[in-house]
Amino acid sequence: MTTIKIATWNVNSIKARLQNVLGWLRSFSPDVVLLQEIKCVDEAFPRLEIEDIGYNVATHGQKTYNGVAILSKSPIEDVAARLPGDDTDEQARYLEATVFGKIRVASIYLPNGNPIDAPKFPYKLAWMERLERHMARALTSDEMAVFGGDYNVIPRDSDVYEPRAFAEDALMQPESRARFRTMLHLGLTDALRAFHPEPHLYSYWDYQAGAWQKDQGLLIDHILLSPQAADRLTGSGIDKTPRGQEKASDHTPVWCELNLD
DNA sequence: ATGCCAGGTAACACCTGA
Repeated sequence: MTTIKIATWNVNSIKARLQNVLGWLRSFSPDVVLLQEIKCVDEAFPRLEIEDIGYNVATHGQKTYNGVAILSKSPIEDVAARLPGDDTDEQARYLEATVFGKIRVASIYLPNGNPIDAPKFPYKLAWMERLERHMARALTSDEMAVFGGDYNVIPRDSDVYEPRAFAEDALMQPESRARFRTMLHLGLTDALRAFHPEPHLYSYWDYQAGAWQKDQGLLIDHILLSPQAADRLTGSGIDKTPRGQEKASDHTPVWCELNLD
């Protein structure tokens, strides 16, 4: 059986995280990685270091903020940056490409949306509507599609250590959750949940207040699969190892495994 | 009610994040 692992990881600056990322690529050996918050322009991405250990690289970067990338052991083809639907949107939050000749993958850095009484929240909701429309179009194709990233949505109360503390947070507003559910209702499968329905699985722990040590986290990084990809899903999980290391990102990788036979 | 921590930029302080 030929399987590949596809992971998503918000690295919170690729330059600050390069040694962590290189070490994890060597040890976990994912076939495809969707990165978010690279926080650098394309020219500053440490492309050679990552190519040296066997990955092809595609980036859609931005100075200081945001920025997404795709790494793959296969060639990366038909790269497309930016989410359609708003030509005035300058934030680098979306990159998609074809890997292994037949899988359309997207690296998604969905807007945080806080605070909810500022323009950032309607920007988040509008961005989610654009993503829904784009997903719906992609699903008219019969190719495998994998939409992975930092969705900045806590889908359920049991996906956060203390839901009351986040009652006013954009990550779990009813409107944010409804739009996430709408994506699932298009026919997408949550790769983690297909194998792990249990509550209190987290992909993010704040740097502050000992959140990691107390396991006070959030589940906000998700991988959504088209039916053709879901049919080939053989496993999924969260690799908490990188979060416990020195100079860690506040997020840890979420991954899924697909059978390509 | 606020800051806690971390990264980037720029400049010795402030913005953003979730």
